[in-house]
Amino acid sequence: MAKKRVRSRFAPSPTGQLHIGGVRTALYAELLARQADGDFLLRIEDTDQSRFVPGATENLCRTLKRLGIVPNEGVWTDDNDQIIQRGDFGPYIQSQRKEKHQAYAKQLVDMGKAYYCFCSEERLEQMRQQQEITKQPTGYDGTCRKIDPAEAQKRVEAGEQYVIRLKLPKEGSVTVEDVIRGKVTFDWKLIDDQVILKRDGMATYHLASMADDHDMGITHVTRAEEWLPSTPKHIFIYEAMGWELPIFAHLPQLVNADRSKLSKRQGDVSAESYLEKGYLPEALINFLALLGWNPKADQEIYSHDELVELFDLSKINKAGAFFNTEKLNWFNNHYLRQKPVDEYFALVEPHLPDDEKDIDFKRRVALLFRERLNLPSEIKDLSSFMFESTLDYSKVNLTWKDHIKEEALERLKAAKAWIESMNESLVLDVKTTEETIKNKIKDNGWGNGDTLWPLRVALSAQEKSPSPFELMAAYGQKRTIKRIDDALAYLVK
RNA sequence: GGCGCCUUCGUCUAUCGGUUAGGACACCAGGUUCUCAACCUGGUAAGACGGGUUCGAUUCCCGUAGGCGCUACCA
Repeated sequence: MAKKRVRSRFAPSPTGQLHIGGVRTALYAELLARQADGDFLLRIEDTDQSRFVPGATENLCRTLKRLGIVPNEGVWTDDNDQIIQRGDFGPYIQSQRKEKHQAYAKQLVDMGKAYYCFCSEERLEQMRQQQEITKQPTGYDGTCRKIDPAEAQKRVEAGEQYVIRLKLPKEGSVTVEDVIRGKVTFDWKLIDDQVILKRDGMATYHLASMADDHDMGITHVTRAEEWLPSTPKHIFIYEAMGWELPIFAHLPQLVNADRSKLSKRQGDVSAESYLEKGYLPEALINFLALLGWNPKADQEIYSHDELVELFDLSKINKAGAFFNTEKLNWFNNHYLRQKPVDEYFALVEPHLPDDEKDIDFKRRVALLFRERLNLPSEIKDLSSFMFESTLDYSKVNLTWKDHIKEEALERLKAAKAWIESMNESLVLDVKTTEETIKNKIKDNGWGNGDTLWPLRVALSAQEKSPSPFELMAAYGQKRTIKRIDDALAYLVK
């Protein structure tokens, strides 16, 4: 038999911003398809209209685009941010498949695999409360399961309101075959007759998702672990319809520090907000890919293409993984440093003062702090002193350790003269500046510490900062001399 | 409550019966150094617990504990 073309999908609900866990789910599905040279599609699961958030789909696509997770089929947005649908298996928006779902539900009823249920929501609610009070297992009591199909049909035709429920076996067991977890067995008698078609005519997830996966030729169903307990119902639908079962892979969850399901309450979970904060797509992808899966163990940095090449569904971990920002920071720092200078500067520039018009100076400052940044925005606090017209020396010591003020004065005056004797292009070169200054210090028989410390503090007014040579090279001659003059003036005051 | 899943350094993970249990982040120390960062070197740190199976278990099986998930006309 010819090998089936791999088709995977990411099928989020348009209920808000894209969850960071959703990004990983999407990524794994995409890696799977791209590796096999198959198809990766985006389907929107909007069967719960009460939770629908306008604009959520567009937002979702925008975020996936920024992350570089691009489906080749299904829902997407065009250059004008308008929703489009591509492919031969559409529509790819579930609410638009309502009639198909209804037809499947009826078919299931006709085959005796599902039945009409006329129970009111109020009655069901009461029943559930009663079950809870008496500590009985909650679940549908099967009232309508017993109704004669012909009679049920009449009631439906008479216009009575109904839902359709699965008519699940009451004995025996099912075994779910999962690539990540192996065989998992469930007792049928513990599984409730699930509603598959709601009163409003819309299918629930259980029917909609299975029907669409089948209709769209999905070969690999990758989804979050919380779906594992309902997989028996899904298998039941597949088998009742005579469909070929897909490969199931229930992904481990992303968790909070306390191991609960990653939630808004305990931190940021929106992918977009991470992007807004300045986390780079490549850092996010790299980090997320390694949360629950590891191709080699002795390598941390992977490009998207490498991930495609190495991805292996069966090597995914079973346990939940904590979304640890510390390591994300490290990845971001790595990718920030690796960026071409122009791209790096474009990222950092918005965080530098607008009123500074010397772009070349700004670039030099940006580069100066590059290896210190986890996020582009951090440049602001780190470099703000460099853009101030005058510095406040009152909080720092311009003299080296326990040395005297006169010494600092002497060294600064000398340094000023040295720098004045150089030309601008020489100052701008860190290596030349360092060599020149160090040689002069040596010529005078002075120490590096007692000279360089006052110099550096004169230039920064900071306890900690880049070296005086780096600062001078970033400032240029004019700004450097201005700073030394200011420090000199402060010292003689 | 019922059912299911999970359990290796603080965190992310490697190990597919025999390893000094490896790597990365974080942390600590040293080196470099005018300070800081970076960088280099080194270090602290783990198989939840109890039984089996086996010549030998982190690895296989059972149990316990803990964590998490599901238990909707939400996904």
